[in-house]
Amino acid sequence: MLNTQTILQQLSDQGFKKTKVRELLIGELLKLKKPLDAQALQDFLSDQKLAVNKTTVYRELQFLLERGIIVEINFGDNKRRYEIAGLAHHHHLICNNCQGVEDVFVDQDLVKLEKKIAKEKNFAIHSHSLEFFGLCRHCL
Amino acid sequence: MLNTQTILQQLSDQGFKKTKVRELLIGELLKLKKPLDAQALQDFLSDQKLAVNKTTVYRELQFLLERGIIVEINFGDNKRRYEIAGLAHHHHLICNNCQGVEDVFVDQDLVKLEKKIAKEKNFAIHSHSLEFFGLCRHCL
DNA sequence: AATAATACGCAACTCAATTGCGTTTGTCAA
DNA sequence: TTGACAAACGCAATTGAGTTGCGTATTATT
Repeated sequence: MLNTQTILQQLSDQGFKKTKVRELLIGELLKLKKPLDAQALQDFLSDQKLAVNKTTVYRELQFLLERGIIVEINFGDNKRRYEIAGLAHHHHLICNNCQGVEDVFVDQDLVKLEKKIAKEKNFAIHSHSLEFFGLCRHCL
Repeated sequence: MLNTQTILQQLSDQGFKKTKVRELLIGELLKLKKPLDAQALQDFLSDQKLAVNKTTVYRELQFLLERGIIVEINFGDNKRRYEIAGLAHHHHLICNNCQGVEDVFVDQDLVKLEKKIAKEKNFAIHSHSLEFFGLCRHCL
């Protein structure tokens, strides 16, 4: 289930602690439902009067990533971003001007394409990255 | 035209010098036709008995990029790679095991998809990134 | 309250990439 | 051929994202 307390409880059942950092990070990622980088998340914690070391942020992200609670998204600017997992599979429209992010759902087209490629090239596709860059309606 | 001397001449006509570094880098990128990172290119120059500082490699790549002679490709590992520009538009199959790269041509499917999205979302798409990750036929 | 595992802070470090600045080299024109 | 000047280069220092080691603190359990 996609809510902070449920996720925290699942982690707790596995022997991990319920910490304020964990709770706030999961909450923010659940709320914004968009890819955020380590810096943005550290800033968010600061705003919540919970200033933590960047190492803590990186470690927490690594922790959540390894447990499949978040996924890594790459915009091609050499900066890792993280998004809550479990959202419907989608891709992003990234505005080159305002850096805004919109989701886009590419129905079965991609799945069909992947299968075609896998067969043709004899390559087992495990994942793909697909992001679109341009100008959003406001920046046009 | 896609050959080293033509490109060098075009640059020369614009007032830039014909240097050995420039010539070798363009030649290698033209020959291999696959994305290479700065380290790989510096190593290549070394092999050609032309040991240069990494700054020179980075500056040359920046230079070629700004003039549209090469394009930047991102595999999501926070490392910039460069490929000669002017190749037919294609994407990459990246093997998670041997790091090998295969090209894949995704006919008009993507173009159609882009137009559909652009219209629906009122978003001007300038470019996209699409790479596939998995296991190649040898590593399967 | 004691214990143990998890979580955290801090400093140092890695790795890709960039910057400042002084020097060298390619090019062109006298 | 030789100046002269911009382009190109080397080197050291720096930036920025991310990681590591290690000692300390916190959470949960008994």
